Amino acid sequence: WLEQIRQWKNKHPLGYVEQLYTFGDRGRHPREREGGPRVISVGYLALTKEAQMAATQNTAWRSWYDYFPWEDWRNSRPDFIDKVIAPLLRQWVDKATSRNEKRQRLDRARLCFALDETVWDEEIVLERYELLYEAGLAAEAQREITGRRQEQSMLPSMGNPMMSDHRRILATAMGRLRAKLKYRPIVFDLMPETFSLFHLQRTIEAILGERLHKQNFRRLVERSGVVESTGEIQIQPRGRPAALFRFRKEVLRERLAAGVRISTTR
Amino acid sequence: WLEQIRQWKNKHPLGYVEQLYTFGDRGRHPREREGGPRVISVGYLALTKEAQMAATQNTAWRSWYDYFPWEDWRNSRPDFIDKVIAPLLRQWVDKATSRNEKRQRLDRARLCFALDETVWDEEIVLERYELLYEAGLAAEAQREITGRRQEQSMLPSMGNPMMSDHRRILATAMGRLRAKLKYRPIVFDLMPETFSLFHLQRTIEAILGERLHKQNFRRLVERSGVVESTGEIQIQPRGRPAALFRFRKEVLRERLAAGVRISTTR
DNA sequence: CCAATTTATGCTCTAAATGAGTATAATAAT
DNA sequence: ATTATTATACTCATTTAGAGCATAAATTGG
Repeated sequence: WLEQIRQWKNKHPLGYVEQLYTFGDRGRHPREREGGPRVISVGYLALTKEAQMAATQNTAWRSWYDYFPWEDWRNSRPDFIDKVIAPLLRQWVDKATSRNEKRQRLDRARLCFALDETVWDEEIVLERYELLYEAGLAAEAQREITGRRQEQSMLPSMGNPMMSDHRRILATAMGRLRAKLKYRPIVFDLMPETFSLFHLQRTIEAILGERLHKQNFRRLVERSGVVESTGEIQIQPRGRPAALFRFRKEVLRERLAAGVRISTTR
Repeated sequence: WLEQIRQWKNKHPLGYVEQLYTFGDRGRHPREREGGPRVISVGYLALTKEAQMAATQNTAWRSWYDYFPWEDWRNSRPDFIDKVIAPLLRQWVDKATSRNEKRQRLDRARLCFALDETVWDEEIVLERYELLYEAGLAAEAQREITGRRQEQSMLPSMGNPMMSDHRRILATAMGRLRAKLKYRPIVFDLMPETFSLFHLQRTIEAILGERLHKQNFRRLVERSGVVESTGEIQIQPRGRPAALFRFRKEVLRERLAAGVRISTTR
């Protein structure tokens, strides 16, 4: 088992690492609910370059949007939000007992999921998950209530569930990464040595879950000086070839802030 | 003892609370160094309104600049940096063994303390403290090396030391608060119900350790809609009376980002 | 009452950044 | 050659940021 971890580490050397959060809620771990000791987990967020392939045994690469389908706005506002989430949340709002609680629930729902013209804030991943959880819509919350592991819910699936509170942990990580991206040059720990600007853009879009304005993106990235041209070009399956760039490691010495505050497209 | 905590809590109801960091370095606690168990501390940051006065027994209000004098740029760039810190850091840079290490040390010193024309970044409080610590300049580091508690150092004092790694914890909190201030309306948890815009400015300046441009500050705060006029005015010891404002609590419902990104004066 | 001082508040001006396009260039496929 | 597709250059209007000037409303000392 230790051997597996070693293999993993060799295949995926870590880039950026930061402590994420310490999860210590009473009763968060199944063992504790069965009378075991309290479990405290200190979560870390680490980035590694795209895998060449093949995860090790018992592991697999997954898109985080499998777990949070509502977070992916790259193609458009997800139907899922208006078709599935919004109606269920409105039910939950109506179930509130006091007038005040009702208003608060409505406010939260609107802010979190950009209902009624509110703008989407891609950073509040955790708040959104917690809202669904509180509303009893996450499978994990169902499990907690019924106590049964494989309880078949009447509700439509709200993304793949995870063990224990792991989805909450993932949500924390996503939010943190989306925020950090904007003021520290950490995307490059996810990129190969050289890349086209468009590749960089696609990576950032994958993280943010939103499309960016291509021309403005180039302008900002080039002007900011975080990358430099390698002089090479990349031949593409079609279209004009793209110039290749590399991360200017000197920026780590020169300044501290150097993220990607970029305009999205609508 | 519990009674004391209760009293404290009654006197100082908490506003904003967030988990800060989990400190778990091996050997961070004196007890452990004496053979005790490993100690892990989960730090929280909480804000409370300015105390009417009088701390409870065994406690006292302290300016955090007592512990980090170099962080206070409100009057001007602190002499302390150029007179005391810079020379010592340059010694430390020269003590590096390899050419590469030397360059890295120099880069860090310059970035952290804004040496040679570099700009001051008020958010990297922790990086600065850690630099001093690594350079052996913090009293806590001396203590660790010599093992003696009250070792009289030959070095000039680098701010008040604290028990164990508590100063590191404080540095973490300061950095976090300074950063958070800019995108969440948390200052108001430090303010009384009503206040003048100048009072608000002074509070923010105290946190950031920098002076702000008064007119631009007002423009931004008023335009942002996080405050509303109470209609009252405040008579001052001298000068024109100031209009009083209160925090518009509705902003918590309306949007999530609402901080103070403000221009400083030079 | 007046002038000087002090603080609050209103307003202007310039430079830079942002958001949204349009236009052109370079490649492969047809 | 034409079309499709992607990369890259450039433009323009609007907003924001940074700095400063001007005026207003109070106090204080003559």
